[in-house]
Amino acid sequence: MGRQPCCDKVGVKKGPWTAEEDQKLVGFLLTHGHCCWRVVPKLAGLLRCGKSCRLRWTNYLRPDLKRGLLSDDEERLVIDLHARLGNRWSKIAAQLPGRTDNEIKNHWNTHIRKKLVRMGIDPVTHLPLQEAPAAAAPGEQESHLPPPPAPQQEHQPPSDGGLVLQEDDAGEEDLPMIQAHEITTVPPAAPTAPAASNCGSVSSASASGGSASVVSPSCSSSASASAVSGVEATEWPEPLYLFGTDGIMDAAWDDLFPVTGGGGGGMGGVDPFDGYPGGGFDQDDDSM
DNA sequence: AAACACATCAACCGCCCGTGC
DNA sequence: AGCACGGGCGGTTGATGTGTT
Repeated sequence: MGRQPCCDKVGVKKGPWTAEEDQKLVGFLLTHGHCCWRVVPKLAGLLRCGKSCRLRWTNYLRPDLKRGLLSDDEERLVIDLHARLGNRWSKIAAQLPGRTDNEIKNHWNTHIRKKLVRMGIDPVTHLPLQEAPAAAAPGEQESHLPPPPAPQQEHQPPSDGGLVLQEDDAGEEDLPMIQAHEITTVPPAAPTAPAASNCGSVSSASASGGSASVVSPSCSSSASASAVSGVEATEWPEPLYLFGTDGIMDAAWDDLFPVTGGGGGGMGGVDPFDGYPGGGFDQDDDSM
């Protein structure tokens, strides 16, 4: 359709974000919030698409994000939710405080999916592979949407803040989901709690996902008393300010981004500044 | 020690949905 | 009621790091 692109792509920078760009973006959002993403890059002095800014913020710069690999609990929760919701990553992410849809999607594609396949479980239908009718061609198999999850769209999470993952939730009866303990190698003692435990309720981003995986404000930063989206500039939790500071960076960063010893490739699980996409975030910004 | 292959993550693209005019 | 715009979502690709040969 003849829609205009989200931004005029002339002169728009693409590719990995630099620390400088991050700082500009964060600085701007701190001061002004984001009225509309389209103008954010202009006002912030960035040669980026507004969409790109939103993505960067949502997936990386948001102060309430957890970093590192998903815990067993989180992984289990993802599998469970995926069985119900299908590839509604934003919905799934809404149940995992501090996680983004992108992150979960990646984790699914790289870890969980393989794990399920190895176990003989179809990652799409969550059925045993041998029983899946069209299991012949893996590629095709995954191209068609799984029948089960689709109608569960309006399947709202419990409003009491707790996650009810057990079979008391409607919809499971026809979903021969694999058991959580079959997936994860380390069966937890108390499988009831949703992953990121210390985060109380998930102020799930309304039914439509809202501003991408809204998470409990109580996560990571105790000071983040307000939800991130639409928050007043002055109400940003302090970790955000780290972007402009040098000294306190290390200590607070540990708190903010508990590193879980990245399991290999990419930059995952590393200190975001050490493995900084822009080629290393030298806090002594003399290199810029 | 070097090269190759594999794994992982960040970012981009296009489409859809909701809202405002 | 219809149109346009902005935001959000899901899928896909590219870049980078790690492990193996």
